Amino acid sequence: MAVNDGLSIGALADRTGLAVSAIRYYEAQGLIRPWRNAGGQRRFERADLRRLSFVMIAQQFGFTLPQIKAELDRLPGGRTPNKADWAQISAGFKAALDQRIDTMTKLRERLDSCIGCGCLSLDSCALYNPADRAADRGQGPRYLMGDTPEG
Amino acid sequence: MAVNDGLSIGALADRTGLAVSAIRYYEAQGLIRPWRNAGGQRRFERADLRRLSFVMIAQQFGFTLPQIKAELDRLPGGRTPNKADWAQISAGFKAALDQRIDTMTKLRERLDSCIGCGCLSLDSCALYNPADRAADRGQGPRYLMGDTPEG
DNA sequence: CCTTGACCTAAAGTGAGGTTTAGCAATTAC
DNA sequence: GTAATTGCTAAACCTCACTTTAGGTCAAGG
Repeated sequence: MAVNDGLSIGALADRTGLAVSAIRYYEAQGLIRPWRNAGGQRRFERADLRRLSFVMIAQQFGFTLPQIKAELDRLPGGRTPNKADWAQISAGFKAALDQRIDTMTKLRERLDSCIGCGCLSLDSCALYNPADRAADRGQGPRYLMGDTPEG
Repeated sequence: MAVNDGLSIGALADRTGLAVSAIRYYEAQGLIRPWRNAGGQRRFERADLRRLSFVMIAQQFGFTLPQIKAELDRLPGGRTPNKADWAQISAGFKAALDQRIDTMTKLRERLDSCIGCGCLSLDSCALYNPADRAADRGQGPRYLMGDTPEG
């Protein structure tokens, strides 16, 4: 019934599970660009459902919103993104995820070798290896992946 | 030269690589309890080097400061923690880390099965599996933290 | 027509994990 | 003994990813 057609922000929220406020926030961050109907309300394309899906998944992978925006900005401008576009971006995830798993796995190996000694020594403990610390600190999310180790 | 002996906050910062402000912040959060010298300056035990080491490592594992404090609070009160104390705490890390690696690995498996289709569909994409989303807590949006989409 | 519910904006609040600033005191180096 | 460094506190500020609030507008139903 919407005269100008397109999805309202509430419809988008219902279908993605996102809060309306979050969607507006994403717009402010440039992740989506709805147009406005005659009354000034936001109207979204169906492709925005997929863009928001992308955002949600990318967040699970530990990407920040600016990083996600950078990926989205590489989508074709003039047309609705197609399967091939999304597949290419998805493939980019895999490298990032592989790297993260690798980092965690190495961390675990060092932990394994440390449990025996209980040292946690600044001088000698393998857990302090600075090279790998740099990989995870920096700007990235610290809570990298799922948290809640017991709480 | 320190009359009352013990490490100054600057010395601790130098030896851990932490900022002085961070160390004071950790004290405010109850992670360390320096005493004060005659002039009111903080003085730290050598064991605090290890406590801070613990904090830094635990952060790499994705623990929050309150969680880290909870672990530290289980250290013996009256005496300087020994190797066995630290080894026990280190062992606790392993479970958390194993779980995190497992979560990421499952995420990657689903991604692998998705790259071929490029769908990212809300209805059918395996990446949306809510069961595992719930397992993922972080600073992220709340719907990942227990809010069921379409609940 | 009128009410209800969805929508609008701007600004402030939240919480984690800090850093920066301002103004002053204590220590250390020469 | 004086200057430079280091330390002190309280409070403000920062980023990230949002939510909440306040005050008003738009759209749909009876």
